Amino acid sequence: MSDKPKENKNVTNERKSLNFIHTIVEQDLREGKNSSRIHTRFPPEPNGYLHIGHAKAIQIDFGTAEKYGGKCNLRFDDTNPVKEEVEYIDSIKADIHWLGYDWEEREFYASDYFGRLYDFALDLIKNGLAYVDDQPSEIIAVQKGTPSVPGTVSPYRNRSAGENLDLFQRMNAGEFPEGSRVLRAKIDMASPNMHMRDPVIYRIINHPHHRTGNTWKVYPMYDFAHGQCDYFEGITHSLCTLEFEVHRPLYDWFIDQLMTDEYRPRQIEFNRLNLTYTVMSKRKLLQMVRNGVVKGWDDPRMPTLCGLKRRGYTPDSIKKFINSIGYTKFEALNDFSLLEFAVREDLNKKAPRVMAVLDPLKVVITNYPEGRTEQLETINNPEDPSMGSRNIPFSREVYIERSDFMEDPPKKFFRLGPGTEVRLKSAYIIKCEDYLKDKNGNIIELHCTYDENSRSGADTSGKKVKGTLHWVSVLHAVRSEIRLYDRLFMDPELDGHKERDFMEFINPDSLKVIEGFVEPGLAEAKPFDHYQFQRTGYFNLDPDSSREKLVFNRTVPLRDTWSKKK
RNA sequence: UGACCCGUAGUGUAAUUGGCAACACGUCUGAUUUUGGUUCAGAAGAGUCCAGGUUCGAGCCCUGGCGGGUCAACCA
Repeated sequence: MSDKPKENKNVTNERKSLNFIHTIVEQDLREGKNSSRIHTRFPPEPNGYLHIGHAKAIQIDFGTAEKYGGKCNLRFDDTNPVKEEVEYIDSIKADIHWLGYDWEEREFYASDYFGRLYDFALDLIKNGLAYVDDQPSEIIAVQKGTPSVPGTVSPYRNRSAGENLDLFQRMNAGEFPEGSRVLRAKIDMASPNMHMRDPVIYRIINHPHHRTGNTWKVYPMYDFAHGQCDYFEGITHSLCTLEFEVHRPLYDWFIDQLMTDEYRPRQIEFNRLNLTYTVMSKRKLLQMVRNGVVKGWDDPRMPTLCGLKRRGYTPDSIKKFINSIGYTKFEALNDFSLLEFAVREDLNKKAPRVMAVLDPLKVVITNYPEGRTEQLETINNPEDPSMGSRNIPFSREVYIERSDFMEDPPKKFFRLGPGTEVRLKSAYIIKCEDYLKDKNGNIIELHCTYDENSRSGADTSGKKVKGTLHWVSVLHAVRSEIRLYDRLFMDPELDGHKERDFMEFINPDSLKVIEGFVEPGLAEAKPFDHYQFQRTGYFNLDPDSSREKLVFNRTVPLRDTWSKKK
């Protein structure tokens, strides 16, 4: 026993580097801001499906709350009834749950606060901080100026509070047509920040809202809703992406008008997720769905969460990937291989190994008794002994991968060639004695002999072979559809081509459908079950599968150092 | 031409109060292996956008450039 001072665990923890957001959060915690509460929110607009970029936001929102013992609200940002629909709400909730996060009873909507927002607008008017503008949007746009030229003042800017109040209330009563009038905050038409040049905060929309029906004729703009909702909910840290950076002064301006005590929410912006060979904007994803480039939002080639799920990505792999790329203020372009690394790493631990032959070549083991079938034991996952083992049937004829035989193999080819020996995984060592070709010179069948003393686990042959092949018994094989996916686009940096449409870069071979053979046990697979098809890649069962036909998706191929050498 | 943000190996992130530029992916070796997977060992690759300044000492601070991004929806 030594009484030498041991390292303090907390100090060790502090040594870990934090991302800049958590650095700020910890600073705020130390300073006792907002009574040392941490409360975040994830604010999706219900107008589309969530993609992996949203997962990055979800992870910092829910993850920060989790890490610091706070809460995270789910708040649908539904301020525009024309663009938003109920149907998206359920899919968004399902995707967040799939990732493993929960908002408990705190499911909110910006529309929950329409009344308070309206009252706040009334207050601004009374305080001379908002006015009704009768000009059409084109004129208002012109008066806004440009980033380098200050704006000019609206002729309606100095209406009396009484007149503004009257007009705004009548706007909401439906007395005026859409587009005829807006409510603007009275801030500074000469501000270098365009968002401060008397931003529009309310517009007239004659469209039923999915939650409030026809109660309202005026709807708040994003800038007039978001920060205020944060305030109403007691949010402490409002995390969003970089493009909202210029909105922050406006966010703060409204909070300034709202504050009654020490509490105030703070907006912090981080970089959005960009991936090579991938488009992320809702608009472009929608275009691909509409044009039939993909089969739907959950097409396994899509970067949507439902697409990634169907492709075979796990929530853990996505979280791991997001953690590895971090949160900064630098607009980065992340290499797709990082995402692939993350799934492989996760699935390597979780996915049972199975036999599946994608491009079959028949092998007849000429000295194996006809009509005989053996059950051979094989391990389910060498990375995890607790996953146990199972039996697979072996017989006189098996399929192997066509690429595992070469008539004239190069020197370091460890597979089958005329006269060479190889082990069939979990079975016997076989030797290629002969091969048959069709008229066109294609190899159609191999004749091999096996060494009956070489059975796996009971090998007394003393032979050593370099190669081990996967196989499946012809008699017992289950024919399956296998969908091989490749990247959707052929260019790594799609946004780098300003003058060209992203659709020009679509990869015509992003989906290849083949028929292969899998071991019989796979008939029991359930949709979304993950497997490693030994030596070829990670696959999962697609929900298109039926009792009659199994359909597998290739999540990602195994790392392959051999093919690279060639 | 305006305001704001950002510039660290090929990619993405680190680097205590200024103190030998580190990690992951990728790439390349080699070992092990009944998956050419996994695992293990190792290598190459930046001198931190540029130029000044402060300092004993700067990736960190200051000034000026250069480069990239964002902002001119009654979208979010």
